Amino acid sequence: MGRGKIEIKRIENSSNRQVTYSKRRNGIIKKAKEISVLCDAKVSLVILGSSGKMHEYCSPSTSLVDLLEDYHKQSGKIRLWDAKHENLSNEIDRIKKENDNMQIELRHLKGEDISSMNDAKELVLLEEALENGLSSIRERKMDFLKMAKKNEKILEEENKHLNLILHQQEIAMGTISRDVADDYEQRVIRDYNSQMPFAFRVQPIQPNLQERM
Amino acid sequence: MGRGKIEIKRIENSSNRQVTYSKRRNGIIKKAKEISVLCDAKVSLVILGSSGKMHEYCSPSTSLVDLLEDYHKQSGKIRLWDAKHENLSNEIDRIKKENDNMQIELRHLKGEDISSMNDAKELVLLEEALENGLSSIRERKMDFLKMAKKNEKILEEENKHLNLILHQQEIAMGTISRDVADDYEQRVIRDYNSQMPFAFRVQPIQPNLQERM
DNA sequence: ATCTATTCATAAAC
DNA sequence: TGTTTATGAATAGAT
Repeated sequence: MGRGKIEIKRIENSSNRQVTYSKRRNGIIKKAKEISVLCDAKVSLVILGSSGKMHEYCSPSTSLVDLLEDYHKQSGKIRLWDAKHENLSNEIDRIKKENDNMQIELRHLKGEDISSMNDAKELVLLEEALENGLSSIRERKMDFLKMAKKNEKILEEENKHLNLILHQQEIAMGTISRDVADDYEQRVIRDYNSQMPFAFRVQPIQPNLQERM
Repeated sequence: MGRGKIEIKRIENSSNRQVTYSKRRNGIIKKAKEISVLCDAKVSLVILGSSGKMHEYCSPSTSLVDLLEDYHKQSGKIRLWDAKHENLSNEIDRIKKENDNMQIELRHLKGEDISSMNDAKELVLLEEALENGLSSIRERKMDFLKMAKKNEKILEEENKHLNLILHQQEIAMGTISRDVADDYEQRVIRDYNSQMPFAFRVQPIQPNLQERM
């Protein structure tokens, strides 16, 4: 119907396709309305064009969902979205199991619920894991300590150096405002610190760091 | 279109309505197929006639559910049947988060991914946890060892006792079949073992149990 | 968008 | 339901 017959196959010309889509979409929706009025039918029509835009028609006083509920009741098919439901439930079960296992492993590693362990081999494995962990941690702590010491040393030297410069300046310039000099010193230290991650800096807030290590 | 023009309003004559329904239904489905082919559109069409029979068309390589998922995403409407869905999704998210946290804790306890730990306090806490775990495990191992030793001792004495009885019987009865006596001894030991959990029994299959503890 | 020559869908009748 | 047929609708291509 039109100036010429057309084959029912994808229209390659993109703008033609778009025009035809628009025209036919309106046509179908009109038809859908008509059949729903003429024949008392419930119709759900969803059209998603290649451009991605969505159009729908749903016969009045009917929600799409209700319609589909009916549909599923009638068709006796497995409810389509129950499949998704099922998938989600399965995933939950899977993850929960994973969770439980980890929970147990964690508790064991922390030495809890151990009285239920009746296999000597497992106990040994657990011990090994803990020893490994402990040695890793201690290694890391040593690194930390070294870093902190190094950091401290550098800062001390920097301080010494700054003090030296300060004194020289004070001597050279006589009575310059002490505040300005202080400010300069603070800025230098701040710049220095900003090159290191927080935890590696000297932390006067944690005076017990050294004694605990 | 047809022998005469018709008004678009409910067809009162029931059989006429039925006929028209059938014809137009086919027409719409044909149109739906055509637009999906011609214009690369995804179409979902569900028609529910007043008689209650359901017909559907869905463009190929598209599941109705997916299409409707898209539809709801686009329309921004509340997905009615997704209330349940939503709950499940939320639970999954929650559990996954829990999972991830445990994963991290586990890896840390095992001394993995430690280089990312930049807080001395945490390191110390970790170390303490590991030490606690280790001491618990070792305690448990000691219990084990004691149990095993005790078990062994009891068995040895039982054996001695049995051997004694055997000898006495052999002497008393003269030439009874040695096999029968052996069989009796085995049964007694088996009965004894069945009163203890597996791991507490003497395990000749694990000859290295003692040396590793 | 609008127009128009065509093809298509379909109402009525069987 | 399926077929036929006269007719109104839908629409392809052009503007």
